[in-house]
Amino acid sequence: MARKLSTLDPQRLDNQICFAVYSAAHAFNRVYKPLLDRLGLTYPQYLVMLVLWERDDVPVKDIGEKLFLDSGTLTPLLKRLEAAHLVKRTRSSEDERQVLIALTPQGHALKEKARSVPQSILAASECSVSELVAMKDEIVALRDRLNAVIGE
Amino acid sequence: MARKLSTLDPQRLDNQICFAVYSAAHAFNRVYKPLLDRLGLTYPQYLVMLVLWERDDVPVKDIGEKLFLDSGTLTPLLKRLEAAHLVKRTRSSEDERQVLIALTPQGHALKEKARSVPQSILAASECSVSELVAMKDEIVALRDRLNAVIGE
DNA sequence: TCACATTTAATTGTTCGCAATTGAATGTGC
DNA sequence: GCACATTCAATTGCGAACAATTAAATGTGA
Repeated sequence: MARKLSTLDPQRLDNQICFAVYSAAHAFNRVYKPLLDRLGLTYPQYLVMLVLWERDDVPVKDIGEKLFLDSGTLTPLLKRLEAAHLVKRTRSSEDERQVLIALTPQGHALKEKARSVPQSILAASECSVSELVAMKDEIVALRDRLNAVIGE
Repeated sequence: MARKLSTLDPQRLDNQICFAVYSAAHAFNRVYKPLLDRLGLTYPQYLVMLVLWERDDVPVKDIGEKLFLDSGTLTPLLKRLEAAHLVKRTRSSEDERQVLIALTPQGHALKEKARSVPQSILAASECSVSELVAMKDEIVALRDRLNAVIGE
């Protein structure tokens, strides 16, 4: 009976989905680390490169909206990517408030080197693609509901 | 057809479960923030308090194993909790290498004030308890598989 | 006993992540 | 056209997160 109560106690760490998500994010990060080290990227930098590989020459704000990050995070990160010669930052001539982020040739070339990353992650997760897709969709739906609550 | 290809492209941001987990963790953090501000805690500090509310007077290492965090993260965090008079750090007399973390009366008392936090999160997630429990179990299983790969 | 490895926490340095503020550029309402 | 608000990036300050190293305490084998 005491056991049953404790498994239902919402204040117990093991019962909290949020801790599951938090600790899973760290676990993913640790799996990615050796793969991304070879590319000279951190995980958030890799996310920015994924955005840019999809579409280039975009303002900082667009990147922030896709990744849910603000300029306080992105400005220094993008400066590091620029220092690594992967992107170029230029003020937009139409709207001088915006800084446009464009890939350099090296930045474009890195996409090929990064091609094997997702399948390495898939292998590490020891899960079928369809299971992962289902989980991903559930987590995204939860995330979007949470973000909707924040936006109120 | 082009659409179908892009929904299967593993190099696309939207197709990556890791980004789903990463961004969901941040969304949770933003929901927790106003709730925890009232308690004077950050989310990682709240996790440490959850551990201590379950069992008190434990070495730093035990906390680290439960939260998957190392001393580089925990030492300064615990010093901040000590500065806030929520915990006390004392060297173990049996094993002088260990630092034992104990709750102060204020630390114990905070548990009552924190009691409403989980249900606020539940409300924000707009999800049934059973759905959340199922998701949590899936995510924990994935996390544990990832951590097993790292340990090799 | 004594050399040696292991365990544990602390420290240092780098990178995120975000709140709050600043300052410049742009848009608006009158 | 001009005061005013809004938008956008940059900056500052603080708190994680982790790799790598250090130093002290403990355990182990010969």
